[in-house]
Amino acid sequence: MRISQLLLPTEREAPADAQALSHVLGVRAGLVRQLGAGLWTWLPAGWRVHSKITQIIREEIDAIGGQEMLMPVIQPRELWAKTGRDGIDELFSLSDRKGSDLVLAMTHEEAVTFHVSQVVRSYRDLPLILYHFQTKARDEPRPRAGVLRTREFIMKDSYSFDRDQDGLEHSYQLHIQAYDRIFERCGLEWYRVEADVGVMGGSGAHEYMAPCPAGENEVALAPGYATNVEVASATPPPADLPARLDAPAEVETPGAKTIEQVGAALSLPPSALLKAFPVVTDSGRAVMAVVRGDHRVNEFKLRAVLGEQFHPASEEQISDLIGPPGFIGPVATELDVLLDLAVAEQPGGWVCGANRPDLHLLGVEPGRDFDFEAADIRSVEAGDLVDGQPIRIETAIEVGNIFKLGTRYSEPLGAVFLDQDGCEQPIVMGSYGIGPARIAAAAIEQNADEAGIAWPRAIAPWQVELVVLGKPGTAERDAAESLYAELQDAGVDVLFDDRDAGPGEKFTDAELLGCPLRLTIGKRSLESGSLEAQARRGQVELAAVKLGDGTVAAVRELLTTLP
RNA sequence: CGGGGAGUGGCGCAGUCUGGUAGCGCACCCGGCUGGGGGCCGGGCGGUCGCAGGUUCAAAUCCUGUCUCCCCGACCA
Repeated sequence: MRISQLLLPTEREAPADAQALSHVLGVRAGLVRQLGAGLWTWLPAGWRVHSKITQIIREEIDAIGGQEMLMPVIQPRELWAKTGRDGIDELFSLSDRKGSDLVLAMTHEEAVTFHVSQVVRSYRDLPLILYHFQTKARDEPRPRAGVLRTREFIMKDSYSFDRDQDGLEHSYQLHIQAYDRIFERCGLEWYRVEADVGVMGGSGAHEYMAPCPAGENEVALAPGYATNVEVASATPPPADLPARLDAPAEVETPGAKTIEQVGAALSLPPSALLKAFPVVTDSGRAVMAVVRGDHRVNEFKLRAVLGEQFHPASEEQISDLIGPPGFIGPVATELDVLLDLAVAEQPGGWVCGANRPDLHLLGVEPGRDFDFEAADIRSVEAGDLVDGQPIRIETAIEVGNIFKLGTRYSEPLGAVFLDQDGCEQPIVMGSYGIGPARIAAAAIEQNADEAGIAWPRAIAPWQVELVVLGKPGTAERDAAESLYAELQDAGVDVLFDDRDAGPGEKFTDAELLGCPLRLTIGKRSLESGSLEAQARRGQVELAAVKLGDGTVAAVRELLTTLP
């Protein structure tokens, strides 16, 4: 491809509103452009990256027996009513000219299960792995960070259909193999972490996380341990507690409403305090969640323990049900107390609100002074221990997920088969997603430098950018033209900067776009009968390659050494 | 949904407080010079100032409404 004929709108300056690096560089390098909030166009160079990623995914899903197909984005709302997902806020809804209710699919469990339910009759028809690359539409409340969270995006989603749980385990393991290979081939730094299964249940889930600053997720990591902080558990360093008392003692804490203020007023560390977090569930139950003062309530864990969705109690509810906000605690309250394990498992006297204005209690002991149910309801912190090893926490982009669905969709949609004994059984399903756009964004984030993007070779828009210096009609131009033709004939994936522009502009654009290998032909190199080869990153800095019969072979050889 | 910010040429911005011919840099077009890191000179094109009402002799500027976009939070099956 010649840059003179390519739509590659590079920008010297970043879009004013861009924050994330992948957003800034994606726009500056001419890969993507925004059409509206969360709506992004892939320009030719960006689409090449996207296509290379989808091809890698296709090869690896094919390799585990996946069968590619294609299902519509526009779907009958009725289908979604059957699985109870028609009430989701993110679901785009529309109707046609006849008034029929339609939705834009956010995923394709309903559609694929509908078809499988019609076609699969016998255990002999199973197992199956079906997949497609298709646009997903989600009315996100807040799209952000360029292509990282959009309202319309392409996803590879595959679905496994098995006779039983063992079959699902096998399909799940196959996907782990394929996914590990996909992210490795794409050149990402990645982790496979244990994930939350959500309110809809399911028997297991993992997420693939690519660490980078723009990520929306946090993962807890230790040697041999990788888990989404949403579900991570670890042992905290013990709290620094004062001497125990025979009974709780009131202490005046005027105006001290926060953990910090109370700790300062009493000269105690935050860990000696109890933090009360009253919540009201969707069914109307009020519960007081209690964690250590230096810990935070984990809403995913709490939701799992409560078994339903909840929201924090309002100030009015706290005043009505418990006491003055800022001075509440688990002693002598009407509410059920859910006590975090970190507190429940460490004997001693704690400090908590007295449920009266400007008063706290010292020496409060769970069990002696209040009844409780114990559960792990806190978020892990950096430095907590797993198997004796301290964990660290990194932000990351979720680039893929795998999920054991079970019969969540097969039952409402009647996807059943007859087993060997002639008994009707629900098909056991799994679903597996990957966002190619997020892989591209993560690759940018993980590999960029001050000059721009530095693509991993496997997903670069072009393997080689050939830069010619000097004005049209010169010997440099002739040499570059013939090398370009030779590289193309040899099947090398090459972008040719043949523009009538200065060297500064060409080099700067090349570094911004980030192809792994840059070849330069100019007067200087030509005089020595060679061209210059420069790696965008990695060990090969700058090398001279002789121009002649062996040039193409030498370039190919050089490419294989690049990351 | 809550909080904050922004809409002026393709991009980045000034002008708005204090109403009076719509500006700057880059990009773009033409000519010339230059040719190994966004170079130089000259000449040009391009904007209903997000939209709709209102006030006024006069509105980018003041008032009312509305739309859009961004950031933080909530949310994220």
